[in-house]
Amino acid sequence: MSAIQKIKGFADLFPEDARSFTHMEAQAREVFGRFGFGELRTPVLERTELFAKGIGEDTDVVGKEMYTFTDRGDRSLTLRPEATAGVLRAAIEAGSIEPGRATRLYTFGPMFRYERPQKGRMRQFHQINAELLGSPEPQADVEVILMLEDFLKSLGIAELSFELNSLGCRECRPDYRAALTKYFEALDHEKLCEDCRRRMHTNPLRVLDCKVPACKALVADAPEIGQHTCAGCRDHFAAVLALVDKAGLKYTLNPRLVRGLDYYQRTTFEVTSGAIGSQTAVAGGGRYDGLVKLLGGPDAPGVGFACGMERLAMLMEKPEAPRPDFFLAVTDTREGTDAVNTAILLAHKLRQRGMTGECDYAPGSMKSRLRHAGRIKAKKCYIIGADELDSGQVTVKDMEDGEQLKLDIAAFD
RNA sequence: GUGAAUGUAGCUCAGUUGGCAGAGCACCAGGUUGUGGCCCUGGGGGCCGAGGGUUCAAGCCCCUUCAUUCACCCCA
Repeated sequence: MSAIQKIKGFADLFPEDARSFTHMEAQAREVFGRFGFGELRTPVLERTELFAKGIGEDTDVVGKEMYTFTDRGDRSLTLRPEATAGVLRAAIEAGSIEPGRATRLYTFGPMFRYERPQKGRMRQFHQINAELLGSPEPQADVEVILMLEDFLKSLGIAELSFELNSLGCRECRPDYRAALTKYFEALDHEKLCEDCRRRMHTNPLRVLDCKVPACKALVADAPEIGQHTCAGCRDHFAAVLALVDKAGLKYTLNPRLVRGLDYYQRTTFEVTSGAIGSQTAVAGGGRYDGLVKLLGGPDAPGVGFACGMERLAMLMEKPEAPRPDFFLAVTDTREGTDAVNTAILLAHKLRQRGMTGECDYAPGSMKSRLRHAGRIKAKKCYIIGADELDSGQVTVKDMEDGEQLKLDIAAFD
């Protein structure tokens, strides 16, 4: 009862689990590197206004899920709930965004949202994030989507589905919003859930995304964005789909796909899995033209995505623990000998030769030491017992075929 | 923020109507006086989440509290 426990929604990752994360990071570096993306690391703490402006005041993330506090200098700070705003802030601050020229960045690390934890949802969770800034072309959208697909493939995850949609732009989305609100007002909106009755005015796009069955039913005949988008958005999305088709990516069009962050424009996409509890999204992203400017940068467009690492970890096969090259067993149980010292120094020599392995700090029986070597799957067991110590030798037993030989310890110097 | 379930050994979990605290795995030792994996035997380990109540007697019943998990919601 006295021991301090970790706080709710935060997790400790011991090697067995941490290996999955390390592997994902390595694959991300590999795959994203092939696409010319460079790694960016930004702080976990930012000024609150960055997220309020960037993500949108009306979103759930900003409205009720942020870890916000006032620091000793009376500044309002927030633990980042997502990565894009911070990446853009950094890129703008460094002056590295030029409209018309692609800037390719990826980042990964912990994000924080104050929600009730459940399967696939932690208060501290980790995302892998990629942003392509400066390019308005539909090819940029496609490259980002293909890069995401390649990355997920590299993790060996099957049974994922890609969903695509276009949300329109600043020009045409207001038309669609108006049409939606009109549609909801015209029908019996008493049947909508409480949230949706509010949302139909404040943010009618979100009603499309509601999971309440009654709402789903009412939404079924709602006007679709495709009928209201401007020519520019239509052409853009058509070009995206055509190229994605040519690339051979399998996807479904989901006209109801609405993302929870306000900054998305035009192309949006989500990758989902049915195998991670009631959460389904393992990755999501889209185009966010206008966001860079909104955050005080040049008028440059952007596309990007985020993957939830905990969710990917649930779908991935766990990487095996690496097998040690050796276990160095001390079986000389006589009092006052130099066996352990000799063993530690020998182990050190082996490691300097590039081998991995552990060494006993206390002598034990041959049986228990060998059993331990077997348990940790050491390739070889080096044994220093009374005989070896007296003759200046070490016994090396191959744990695979059981063969063993004696070597002079001095030969390792 | 709302709802439900669960807290017993390091881990996964049994525990009957209230009647001596259990198993498997892991760890240690022995069976084999210096040789692992399989098998057998033994051993160490527990404030039964915490606090209060009922009772001759509580892991079990009642109340409170804390924690965890799942779901709603939201999203990666």
